[in-house]
Amino acid sequence: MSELDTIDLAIVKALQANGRMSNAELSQKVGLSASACSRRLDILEKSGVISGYHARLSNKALDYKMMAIVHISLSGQGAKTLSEFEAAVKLCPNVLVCYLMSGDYDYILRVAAKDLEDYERIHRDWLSALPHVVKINSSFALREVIDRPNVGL
Amino acid sequence: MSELDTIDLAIVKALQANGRMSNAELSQKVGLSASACSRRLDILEKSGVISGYHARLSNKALDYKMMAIVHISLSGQGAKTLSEFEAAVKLCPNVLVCYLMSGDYDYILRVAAKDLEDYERIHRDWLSALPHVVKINSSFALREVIDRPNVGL
DNA sequence: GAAACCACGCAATGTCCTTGCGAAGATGAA
DNA sequence: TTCATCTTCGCAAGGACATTGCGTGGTTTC
Repeated sequence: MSELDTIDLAIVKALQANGRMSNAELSQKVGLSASACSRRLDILEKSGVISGYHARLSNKALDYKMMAIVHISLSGQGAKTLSEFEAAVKLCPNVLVCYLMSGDYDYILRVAAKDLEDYERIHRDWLSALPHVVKINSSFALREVIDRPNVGL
Repeated sequence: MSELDTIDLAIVKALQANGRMSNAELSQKVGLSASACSRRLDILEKSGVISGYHARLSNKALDYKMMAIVHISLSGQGAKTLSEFEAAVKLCPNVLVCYLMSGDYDYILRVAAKDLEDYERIHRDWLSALPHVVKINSSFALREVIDRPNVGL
């Protein structure tokens, strides 16, 4: 992708707010004809600027009331150690986010659970079973203040 | 919403993977007629199980190459202190996630930045300016291992 | 057992999406 | 400057899609 102009940004911004907006509404909002808008969107998708669309589910409605932040330290930082850990953590459906980090610990995870009992199960069956882990530190979110899908443009 | 049956779950799951899927494709995927599928989706949206749809932007394409995890401690935990901090942090567009936490620190933030210089600006102009902050600890993500929008169903 | 209820499929209608086409403006070389 | 080329636009048409009303069948309730 060469560069995003004002209209591209408007398209991206609108679909960030409402990813299921019709092309007709979108084109009107950004001040283009439907055909021109459709073609631009096609380019934005194919070039990877927009990498997908996702329904946002209410965690409450789905009974996921707990969010845990987990700091994990491994026994080493060799490439094999890291890749084995990562392959394993990817299999756990409750892990929403996992980053390899600089600093005091190796990985940080964001884990969704239905309740404390559910988290205990996840901790026992998944987190404790991850390879090369030497330390797990779980903190629980008391309240969600912000949860944006993307950076505000 | 009373309860989600198998078909509702299939709808939600499909739209989680592709939020812009047409109703025609969706109905075929879950084994319903288009009309029945449209009516179910309408209920799922109005009842709040699906709270929205969002385009997923490639941070790389938008030049957000850095992700920071920031732990913040406040000078106190009074209601006024917390709400003033939260009102201020909500204004920073680079903060993707903010949780009030139990444990060693008060808040955890996930902050997107274009590069180190950009992060330095965010830290100076936004984070340091947040009220009641006594300690800021920034760690940087070396690699994204997982970033799911929702719990895997 | 009858009535009420619920979710379904079918069909129709109005809307929407996409593609081809020609025009307008920008860019660059002779 | 002038001409060729390239890009992006709007319009129009054809096919796909979404939604609504309606009738049916199965289930619950009294």
